Amino acid sequence: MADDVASLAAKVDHLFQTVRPHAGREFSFEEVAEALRAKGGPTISATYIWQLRKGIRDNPTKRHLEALAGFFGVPPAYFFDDEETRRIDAELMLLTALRDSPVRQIALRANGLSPKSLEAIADMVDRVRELEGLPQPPPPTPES
Amino acid sequence: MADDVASLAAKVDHLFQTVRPHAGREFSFEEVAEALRAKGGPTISATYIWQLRKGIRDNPTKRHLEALAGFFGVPPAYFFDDEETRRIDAELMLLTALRDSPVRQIALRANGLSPKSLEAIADMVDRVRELEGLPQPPPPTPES
DNA sequence: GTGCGCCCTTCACTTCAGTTGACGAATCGC
DNA sequence: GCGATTCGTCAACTGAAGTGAAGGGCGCAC
Repeated sequence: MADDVASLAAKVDHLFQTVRPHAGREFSFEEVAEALRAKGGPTISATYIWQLRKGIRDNPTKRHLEALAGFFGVPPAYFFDDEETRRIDAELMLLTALRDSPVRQIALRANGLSPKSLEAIADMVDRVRELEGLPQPPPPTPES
Repeated sequence: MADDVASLAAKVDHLFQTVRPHAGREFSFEEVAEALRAKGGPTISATYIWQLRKGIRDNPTKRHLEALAGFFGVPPAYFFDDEETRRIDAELMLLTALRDSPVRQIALRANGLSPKSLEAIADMVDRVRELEGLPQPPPPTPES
């Protein structure tokens, strides 16, 4: 229970590292605060988000946990239940990708296609990726 | 978000009504506080527990939620379980379904592409879908 | 090189979560 | 009946949660 402190910070940190606006850089603290403000619900100051990530403050309130979880698109249980955390971590990359709605569209509609077609589409995506100068490997296993 | 207040109080109240020491009377606030003290972890004053049940205070901190959940033998997520959480859980279901699918690869690699490219790919997927005689509209919201 | 802008960091301050202590209403033993 | 105990309720206080504003580093444009 003592490492619970470090644990929360680690989880927030992990979310920042994994859930990114576009491929590339992570969200800034200000951006997250801004997004929450825009969303209309409870807001969190950029400073406080930073403190949570660094582990300087652990023990946020229910509402703040909800807001943070909401932003990153994970259930609040992510911050409590380690079982749940592991399960979601495994899917985070995909989850993040799907938050980009066009990608979501593609995934939903690709579902049910024949393996052959899927392979062809995957190839095409890779080709485009190359053209746009994006790095090839979105790694299958991102874990430490 | 306003009924969020009532919601937490209702949940705590429900726990008191349901989880009882023996058949018969419910736990007193003091008893709960005492049990938590004995348990060694973070403690909660009897008064505060009362306030939470009455809805006078909503918005407890992470540690207190954990302690309370621990006492009543429910996961901390119990206190959060609202519409939003269920929605996200539903998404996670979808992800789990996609786990080993090639669709997963496509989604991951499509992430970060320019809107233009994404649109092109989406079009292509639709075309293939048509060719394979699949129905056009995969519903966006699987929920009730 | 210099100025501008973005971002992380720090700290003093404000606000609210959480506790303490007290009061009246039941319940029990004598 | 009447003190002692226990419970729910209330209000004033304390300390920690959470914020704002300013410092300081780093990259970019000019």
